[in-house]
Order: sequence, then structure tokens, then C-alpha cells
Amino acid sequence: VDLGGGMMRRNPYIRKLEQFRELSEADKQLLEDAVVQIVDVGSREDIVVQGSKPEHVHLLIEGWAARYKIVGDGDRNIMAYLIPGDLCDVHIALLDWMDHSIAALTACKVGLIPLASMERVLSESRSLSRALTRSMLVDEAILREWLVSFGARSAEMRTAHFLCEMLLRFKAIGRADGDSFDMPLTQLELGDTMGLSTVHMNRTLKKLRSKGFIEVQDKRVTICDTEALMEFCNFDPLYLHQTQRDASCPRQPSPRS
Amino acid sequence: VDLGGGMMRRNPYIRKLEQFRELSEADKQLLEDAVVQIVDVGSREDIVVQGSKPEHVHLLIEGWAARYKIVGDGDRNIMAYLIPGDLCDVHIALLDWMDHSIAALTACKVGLIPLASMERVLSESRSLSRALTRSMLVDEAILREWLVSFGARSAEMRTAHFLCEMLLRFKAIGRADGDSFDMPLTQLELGDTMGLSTVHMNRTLKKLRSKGFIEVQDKRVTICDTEALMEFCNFDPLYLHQTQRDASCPRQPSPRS
DNA sequence: CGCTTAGTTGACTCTTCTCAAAAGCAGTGG
DNA sequence: CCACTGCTTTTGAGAAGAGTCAACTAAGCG
Repeated sequence: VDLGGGMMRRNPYIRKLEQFRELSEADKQLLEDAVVQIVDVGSREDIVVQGSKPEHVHLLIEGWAARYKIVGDGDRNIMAYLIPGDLCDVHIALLDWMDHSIAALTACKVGLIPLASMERVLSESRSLSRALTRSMLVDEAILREWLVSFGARSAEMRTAHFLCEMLLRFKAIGRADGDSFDMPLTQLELGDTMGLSTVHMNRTLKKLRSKGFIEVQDKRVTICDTEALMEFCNFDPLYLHQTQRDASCPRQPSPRS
Repeated sequence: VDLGGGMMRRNPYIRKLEQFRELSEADKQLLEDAVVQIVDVGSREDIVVQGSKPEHVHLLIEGWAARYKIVGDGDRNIMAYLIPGDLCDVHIALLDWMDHSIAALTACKVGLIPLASMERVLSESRSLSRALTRSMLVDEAILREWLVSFGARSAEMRTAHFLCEMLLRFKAIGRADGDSFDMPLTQLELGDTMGLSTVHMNRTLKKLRSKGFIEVQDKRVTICDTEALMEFCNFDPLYLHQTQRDASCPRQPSPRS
């Protein structure tokens, strides 16, 4: 299946994997061939639901999706975002059920890779297997950093930190325009992500805006002074494990004195 | 290296891996042989430090350890606990640096597995490789559940949830005595875990005690009414992906009506 | 044009933090 | 044996952060 744009190497997924190591043409072809179908998923539709055992690995090609859980009396919790190029649950075959759901937050294009094909890719190409495992490790690192955000950062810093992270992630797949990127989320969804009520999410964004850190227009976020914002929220990009090639963060935050 | 207790299959690590699938004698031997040395790490000492690239994969054989980060002006954040049988960072070779540190919270015994040996184990035994990857997936699921705890649960529920989780994890490695287990943590450390100040951590524990959910004595936690406590904090053990064999949780929480 | 959803703001309540101090406990040296 | 010290636990009181309820505005859509 052709993943759009014709050239596989222009695909955000390949671009993401190549952050780490060059992939041979054969590898790229192998991965492309594994995608048997591309489906359109409507905004707010579930891609994978909690408790099920998916038959495919999903490759997000276009749009925003999120991992979430519903807890207690209907409180939704977003635990991760998937953006174009993110392959979710490469190793899902090893678990018996999904412990959370994945939903499209916007209209999405999703590539389907049968479990058996995924298995074949992993066993046939050592470098693809490494690249994929590495990408899973980075997802885990992001989860840990989010945990730090919740444990040690205020609502304002937490939100700022999230925006810095998304900026770097979008830059890495070539979908950021300077220091701005599309973020088609409602404040309710953002609140479910940051663990804040809608009201407080709104006030928090307002503060970030009034401090001149960010601008928001038409679902597009612009970070006015990246360096200042990173300083403000103690953002240290190391956890994203991006390599020099795409590192666009100005400098390492200075060690604590 | 003999991992203590003589019989490898009595080792908590093997026990943990076998939650998922039976391992052959050869597999067990392979894993045991990969451990080239067992070192003692003193309480509060670092096992792996942020920014470094470890030369070994670490197998925690005895004691409590924690993944943590220091953020901003010295605020420590604990993002995960390692208990006997936990193998940390199987795939660390794929990343260029640790994005967090791991410290012993008590005196620990740690098995060292050279990266090359780990690599060999992974390539030689398909079932070990699967078991290890699965265990990594569960670690990730735990991270996600912690995130839910922070986003959607009060300090009291969050703490209760944590205790339920640790009880099940200790049961799975045969280190729980009925519904109680050793938890040699200070309230400062617990607070760093739950994202609470020491003062509030103390008050939170007091509430859980006064409600009759738990008892604490000599660094030993007893959960008085497991079912009630799980109900109280919306604990759903699915995310631990434990199998029937060791599942000791009374029942599935009823689906939301 | 009316409907629905998303964003904004105010007022009040509740949770959690911070500062401060006391009490319990263990180790240390005289 | 005892005073001293440092760490942990506990409690009190006031301050700050975040949630809730409610109303109002703005934007998209048939």
C-alpha cells in the first residue's frame, strides 16, 4: 500500500524512525508492504477499545489520536498522544487485552498491519526491529516525563511543558512551521490530558498567553519564545532521545547550581 | 552465577516471567548464566544515574529500588518501583543515555548482565525474548495507570491505588503474607511518589488508617479489606496483565452502569 | 435564524502546600 | 547511662492552587 505522498521516505513514519538510524531501501519497502490497508477514522471515533485484542498494529498516518482511559464515574483521562508517524502497540500480540482505548481526536488516516506481518518485519530486519523497539522506549520515556509533570509541576508549567514536547515532536516529523504547529484539541480534551478541569485549563492557557509565552489562533499554537518557555517549565529535551539531526532545541538547560 | 536459594525456578525473577508462559529449563539456565555478578548496593545509593550509558542490564534480586528524576530546584520525583525479580532496561543498549536515575531505597542485591549477554539471550531464546518484552509492556501499562492516578484520583484514592498495586505485585512474586507486605519507605519517599508533600502524605495515610482500610506497623503494610479498598479507589487489576495463575484479586469491578 | 458546542469569566468551596513546631526514635560519643 | 543530634512522624494554622456551579459570549452549522 502506498502511504501517500508517493515516496516512502517522505512519510512521517520513516522520518521518525530515521531519527535514530538510517534505514535501507529494503527496510522501508518491507515496512510499507506490511501495511495492508489504510482506513479513515472519523473524529472522536475509537480506533482500539479497552478490553479487546486488536488484530492489527496501527500506524497513524494523518491526524491526532490519543490513548485514554475512563475511570470511575466517566472521567476521561488522556495518557498519550499519537501524531502522524506513530506506530502504536507494535508488540500488542504479547498481551491478551488492551488495558486502555485509543481514539481519533480528529479525522485520521490509519494504516493497518496484520499481527503476522508485524512479526515478520520484526524477525526479518534487525535494524527495523531495533528502530521500532527504540521508538517504544521513547514512548515510555515520555510517559515518565508526564508523570514528573504531574508530580512536580504546576498546571501552568505542566501545560507549558506539554507544548514544548509537542513542538519538538512535530518538528521531528517535519510538521512544525517554525515554532508553531496545529493543535486541533478542545480545552476539554487538553484538560483531560493535563488533569485539569476545563475552567482551570482555560485560565491556565490564558496565563500562558498573557505572559507572552504562546499565541493560539484557529487551533494553531505558536510558541513565541521557545527558549524562555523551556526555561520556565524546566524542559529538558533529553528524554525525547532525539538525535542531533533533528534537535531544534536551543541548548541544554544549565545544571542546577 | 547462582542467584541464591539454589534453584533458579524459586527465584522471584523466574517466577515473575513465568506468570506469562512456561519457560524451559534451558531458558532458565540461559538467563541465569547471563548474570555475571551480583553486587550489594547500599540504601540510598544510585544504581544507574541519569545521563550515563549503563554497561549492564540490572536485575533486582533483593530490596526496593526506584526510578526517579530530580526536577527544578531539587524536587525528587519517583516514577516507578523495582522489586525483587524486576529486570530494568532490557533494551537500554538502544538508547544513548539514561533519561532518569535508579536508586536503591533499601540495601539491595543487584545482578549484572552485560549488554552483549542480554543481546545473546534475546536472540537465542524466542520465548525468553517474548517474556521480557511482555514484562516491559506491563511496566509501561503501570506507568499509564499511575498517570491516571494523578489525573483523576484524589491523594487518598491515589495512595490506596498504589498500595493495591504493590500488594498484587508482591503476591505475584510470592513475597506477600496474606494481605500484608513490607514497605520500607519513608513518608518523604512515598510523597515523592504520590506527588504530595510529606505533611499531606502523612495526613493521607492517617485517613486511610482511620477508615480502617490499612494498618501500618514496622514498615509493614496490612490491607484490612482488600475488596473494599479496591472498590474505594477504582482499582481494576487488568492493567497488570497478571494471569489466572497468580491472580489473587477477588473479582472484576463491575462495569459502570 | 435558532441550535449546539467551545471558550470565557466570576464567586465560592475544597484540596493541598507551606511554614512552624513538637514528639518519637535511633545512633553516637562522653 | 545519658545528653546530643539527626531523621522521621505527627499536628496546627494560614495561604495558594484547583474544582464546582453558574452565567454569558463566541463560533460553527443546518
